[in-house]
Amino acid sequence: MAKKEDISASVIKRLPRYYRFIGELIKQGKTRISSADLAAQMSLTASQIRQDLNCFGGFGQPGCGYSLPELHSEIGRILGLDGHRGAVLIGAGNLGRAIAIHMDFEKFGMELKGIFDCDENKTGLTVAGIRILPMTDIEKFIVREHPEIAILCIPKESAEKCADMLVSCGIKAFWNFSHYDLTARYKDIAVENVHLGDSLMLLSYGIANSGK
Amino acid sequence: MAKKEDISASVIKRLPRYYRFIGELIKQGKTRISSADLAAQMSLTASQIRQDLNCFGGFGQPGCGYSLPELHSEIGRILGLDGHRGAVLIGAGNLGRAIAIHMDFEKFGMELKGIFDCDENKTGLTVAGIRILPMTDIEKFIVREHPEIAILCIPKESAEKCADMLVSCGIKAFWNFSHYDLTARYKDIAVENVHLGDSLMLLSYGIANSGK
DNA sequence: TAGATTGTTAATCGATTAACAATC
DNA sequence: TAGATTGTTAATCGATTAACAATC
Repeated sequence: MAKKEDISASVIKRLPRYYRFIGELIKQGKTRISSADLAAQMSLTASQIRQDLNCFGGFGQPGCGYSLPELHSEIGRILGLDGHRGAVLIGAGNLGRAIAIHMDFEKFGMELKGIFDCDENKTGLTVAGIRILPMTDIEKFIVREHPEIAILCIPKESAEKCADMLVSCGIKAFWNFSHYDLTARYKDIAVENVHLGDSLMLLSYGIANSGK
Repeated sequence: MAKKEDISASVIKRLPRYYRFIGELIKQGKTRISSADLAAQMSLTASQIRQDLNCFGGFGQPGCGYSLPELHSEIGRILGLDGHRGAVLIGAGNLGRAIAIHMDFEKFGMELKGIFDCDENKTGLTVAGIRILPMTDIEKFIVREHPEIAILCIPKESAEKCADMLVSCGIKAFWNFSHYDLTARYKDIAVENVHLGDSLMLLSYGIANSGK
């Protein structure tokens, strides 16, 4: 089960979808699947699936396919979902509160430990069972709880300054919902920019070009 | 300014990001930019930018770069943002309400026309200036207002049935936040699946493999 | 064993980068 | 004109698909 040194970005980006589909099949009580069956369900080619899965060590069995639980836990491990990482949410507006309530962080090996907002009217309120704290408390909080992840649900204008401060406190990763493009601003800091607007533009394109 | 017949999916997926960056530069008062400058700002190569922009007709000027307003409106046009499309939101839970309030639909040539929820305790409440209606009213509403887009913020379990019903009413596009994978379920229906969990898994991978 | 399906190599395809003549 | 920068072709690179021997 020797892993390849580095898996290409195209493969990595497909892993979450594999993980979801395989999890679903397990829920349905399935225990094994062939690359051909999985390909049909996911609208991929069997060849691609075999190539992808082989990037992290062959554990299919010629003649009888892949073990779903084995695949699931292995992909989860590669994605780092077996860890235990603390997260803080910055910005308790509509989007921030929705994220706090809606996401099942535990499923991803994470725990939302604190919610912060600079609006004093919000501090003290409780969201997802967590009391909103004032931004002035954040440095102290990070030093004490050392969360690795900051979820940015703040306006573009304050994102840059806020992110710099968080990095200096020791934050290692950003899940960035602000419209400020953090890509490649820091070294050794993981960033996922979520641009819901981009997704909506692609939908718009899809409508404008449907039937072509 | 002759457009190529079909622009490749890789190029299309970059358009929203171009659109955002160019919009930002215009806000800063810039009117022209060279492919080299834009490449530096967006962490791309100048060559790729020239290739991409040429897919929809060359309007750069050798010697003095591209006109930003021209680029912006042209990319917007290609993405279909110059249209006027109606949208309905299905599911007024935390996520649905956050989307309704947070997204500036007008910026994308869209208008949120109705919000629906099957929970009777919610009907009558107002979100983003729109009264929540009961799901039983939706068919009537779609026939009257003919929105093209349905935003699905409902649980996985009800997504399949709900989507089928909406398609039969005439909905042409789904912005799908449910965890049900709508990809390739319908013909001639545009779908954008938003899986926030996938993004969080990629962040997790990024942390687990930072410094590699 | 025979059938099924993998792991893996080779072939194809497409996307990105480099180079440079054309042109403002 | 000379300098800058495009549009576009050619070269490279990487990703996907096809094929098939290995193997359960």
